[in-house]
Amino acid sequence: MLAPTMTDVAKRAGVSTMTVSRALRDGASIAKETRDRIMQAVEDLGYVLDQSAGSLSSKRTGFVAVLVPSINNSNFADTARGLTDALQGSGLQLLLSYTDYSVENEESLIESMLRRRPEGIVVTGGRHTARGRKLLENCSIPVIETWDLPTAPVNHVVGFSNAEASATLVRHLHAKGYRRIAFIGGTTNRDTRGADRRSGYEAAMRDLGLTESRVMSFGTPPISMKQGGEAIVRLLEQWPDVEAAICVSDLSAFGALMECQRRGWKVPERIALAGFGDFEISGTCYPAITTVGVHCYDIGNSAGKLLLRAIEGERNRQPIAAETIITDYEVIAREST
Amino acid sequence: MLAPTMTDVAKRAGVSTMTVSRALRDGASIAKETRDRIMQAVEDLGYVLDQSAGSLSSKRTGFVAVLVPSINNSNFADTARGLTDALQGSGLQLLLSYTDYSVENEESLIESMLRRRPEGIVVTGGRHTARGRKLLENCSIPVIETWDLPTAPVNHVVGFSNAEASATLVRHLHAKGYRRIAFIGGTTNRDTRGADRRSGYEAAMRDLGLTESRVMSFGTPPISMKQGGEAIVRLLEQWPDVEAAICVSDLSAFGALMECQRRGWKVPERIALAGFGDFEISGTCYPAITTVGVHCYDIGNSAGKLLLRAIEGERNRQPIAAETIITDYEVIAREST
DNA sequence: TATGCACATGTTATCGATAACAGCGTGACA
DNA sequence: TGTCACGCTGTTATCGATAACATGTGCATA
Repeated sequence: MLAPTMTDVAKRAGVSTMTVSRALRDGASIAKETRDRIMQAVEDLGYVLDQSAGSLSSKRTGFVAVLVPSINNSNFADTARGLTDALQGSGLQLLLSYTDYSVENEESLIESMLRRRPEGIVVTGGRHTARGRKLLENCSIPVIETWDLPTAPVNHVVGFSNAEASATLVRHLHAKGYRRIAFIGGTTNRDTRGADRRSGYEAAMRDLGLTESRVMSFGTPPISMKQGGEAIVRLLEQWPDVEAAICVSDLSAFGALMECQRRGWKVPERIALAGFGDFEISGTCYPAITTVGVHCYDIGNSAGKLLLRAIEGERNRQPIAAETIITDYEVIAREST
Repeated sequence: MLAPTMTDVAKRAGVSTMTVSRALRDGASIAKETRDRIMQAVEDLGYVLDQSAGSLSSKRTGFVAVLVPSINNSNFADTARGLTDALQGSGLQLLLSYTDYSVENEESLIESMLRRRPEGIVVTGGRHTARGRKLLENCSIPVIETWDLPTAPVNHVVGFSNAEASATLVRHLHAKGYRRIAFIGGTTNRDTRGADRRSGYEAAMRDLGLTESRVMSFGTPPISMKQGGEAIVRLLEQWPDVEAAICVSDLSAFGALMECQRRGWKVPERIALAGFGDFEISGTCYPAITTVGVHCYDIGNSAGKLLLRAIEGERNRQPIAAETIITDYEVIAREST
């Protein structure tokens, strides 16, 4: 017994499929009586609309593709949530996947997403493979790059400068009197935002005349809590005089903090710690961790709203111009510094 | 300029669309020379296959629908990852969404997922609205309920008994000498797994002859770290003689732990704390939190593998019988108890 | 009474691919 | 030399819906 089609519903209700189609979408002019009869038939048959078929003829799939580096323990889950909320009620559905911080994965995901003919696509960051970028440029749907400020955006952008945010944190620590400030991050540049934060740290240190930068690279990005703990130990072995450490994310900062507690190193007296991202954990833990709040949810939410306008523009054949929305961030000073 | 179609590619390569279609999927018999020519045309035009169209005629969408309560800070992100990994290379794509712990949301999500004609669907838990359940029963694709052991499963199951796992934790604490054991959870039964853990706690307490159960309900599920902190304070106000507290999840246990540290209450001396779920945080924090490891990733991974078999069965018109895979869990004793 | 418009519904063509079958050339084998 | 099988490619029908246009009815207005 095959799943019922619109034709089955139409027969049962004694109307044409077109009328059924109209009844199942709102806004169409249809007699209440007819609609009720159709709805009854739908109910009786347990009919569920086939959108693949619908979108083929209407050329509207109702999909929005979203690529994030990771959905586990990360700010990106918040961004995804912000996006979902923004798209709520628009009839658009998220096609969400994660790249594991790899642009090669991203490339193949972009392609498999585009096969579904989404009406818009949101990616994380401005770095892509050559082919990935080409796919984005040629796909003729609105593209939003998030979480970064690419120098040559494909189309729209919703993000902030990770380097500048990181530099701001350095200046904050400097203002508080810290001088020997270190940076803890992953070993590679896979996580481009992590790399940007490191370079922002280095630039700010130079600008402040603090010539000796101390970068502890440890673990494959995204570095975990545990790796943060191991990194802080190595850091203090290598540079025992360090006064403060900035971690590439709150998770590693938290791992470092816990390791310090375990070893009886007082934070911030022995060493001050700061993170990045304002995860829930850094406000809850004791001592609470100084961090940079980057409004992950808002990045997603703004991207979602922008996408809605952009898609609306495409549908009306009045495409909107490329926009760059720079989102806010701020240092949140807490007990760990 | 519209996106190129297969016809465009076919013309450029001087073949029929059918040949192009064959070239773009593997396994079909096609001359290498022809395939190369087609691939060149694909490259030149920047053609991307339209899968919506393809799945309409092949009746294979390549979608797998997945519904989880939440993807933020939760075990479910790990389950989703396990699923993705299991489906890697199968050509199946995840259609992931979250219900926010609401069966009403779940119902409407099930419907919007089914509109995309997925080849399988994975849901969390065994509780659904009447209509949600009906949709699952009638959709004629493999269904997997996860994270629970429903008494009347719709179809396949991959999960464990949250009540039994919770009871095991109670017995573990009892064996360690704790008697006045409390439970901290959310205020409602929205989170059915949370509710199961509570009832498992209550049953185990009764069985052990510990008649006075102390349940602190606080906050809307899923309760946050912060709420865990507030709950522990209330708990000790109401029952100052409590020796140990089981929290509905590691996140609330962590919040409780940090609040205790902030107030100078020693853990486990003043009060022992245990969580549920074995989040990364509970192994990292200091003192590390005793918890129940529930192998979230494996739940997803097993579900994915089962789904592959089930979908294969459907495609070959040899549906497999309903299976129930019971996943493992174990108490992980750490410093907090 | 004629005109016209709004509303409700039906008809036809089409979206872009794939299934199923057909055709054709080539080589192996009896 | 005839037959058959196989490898490769084309033709036709179709998947299940929706767009665009056509039709028919009723009612208001001149």
